[in-house]
Amino acid sequence: MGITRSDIYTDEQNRIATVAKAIGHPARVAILQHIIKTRSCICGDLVDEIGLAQPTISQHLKELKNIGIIKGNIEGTSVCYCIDDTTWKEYRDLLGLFFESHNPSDEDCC
Amino acid sequence: MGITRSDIYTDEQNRIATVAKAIGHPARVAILQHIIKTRSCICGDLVDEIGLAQPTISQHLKELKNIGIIKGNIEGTSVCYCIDDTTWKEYRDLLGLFFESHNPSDEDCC
DNA sequence: TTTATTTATCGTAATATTACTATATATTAA
DNA sequence: TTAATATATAGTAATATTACGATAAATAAA
Repeated sequence: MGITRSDIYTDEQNRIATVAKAIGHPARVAILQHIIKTRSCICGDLVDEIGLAQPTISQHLKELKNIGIIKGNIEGTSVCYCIDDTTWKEYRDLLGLFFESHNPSDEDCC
Repeated sequence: MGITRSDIYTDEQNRIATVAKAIGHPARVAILQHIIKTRSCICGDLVDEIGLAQPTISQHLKELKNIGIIKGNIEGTSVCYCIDDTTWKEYRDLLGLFFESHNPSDEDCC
């Protein structure tokens, strides 16, 4: 019925899915890559760089903030966004371990 | 307007987002983990294991097949699903490089 | 052939997402 | 104070996703 039944999954499964889902939009990938490239940036930079409307960028920034992978500090009239290094490491390892849990060098089955 | 404007992003951004989006649901994470654990399984096993209706599992399997991360071989009346090792490696590296593109040991900015 | 088994597809309702315009909010500059 | 600048929020339309029941399709067993 359109609602994800997160109660029937393990915490790990929900966490992996939540992180992957947040990265699962090209605008958010582009935002993260631009922040990484420039070390930090403000919302307006991303609007110019990516070409979406300002409220749309703001909405994507909010989703990235919700999972804690970026943080924003108010600097005068603008907001400086950057990667939250602790969370970044946590998610890098979470997805890294997920992908390492299968060894692709094993023989194929079917 | 609800439609993702994939034309304004790089191929890499779209590919990262597509893979992440496919993994971005706990049922699909659970499916992948169960296939990994049992080396291969059939749709019915996943229905029992996860507890979603059979058409729902079938729908999630289809999405995973669409990005090529799993493959299914018909065996009599059932279908044997397993990981596609070549695609698995490709996506592992794609997301791995994405996460490695930021070095979290650098000094925080804001 | 008939029946059972297994999976896929169709149709659909509930919900979520994406993008926009308009506007509110908050700080800085004049 | 007023105007300018930057971001967030509200509201909304279009689209996508998720889950289900019903049913089709395809093979195996009786």
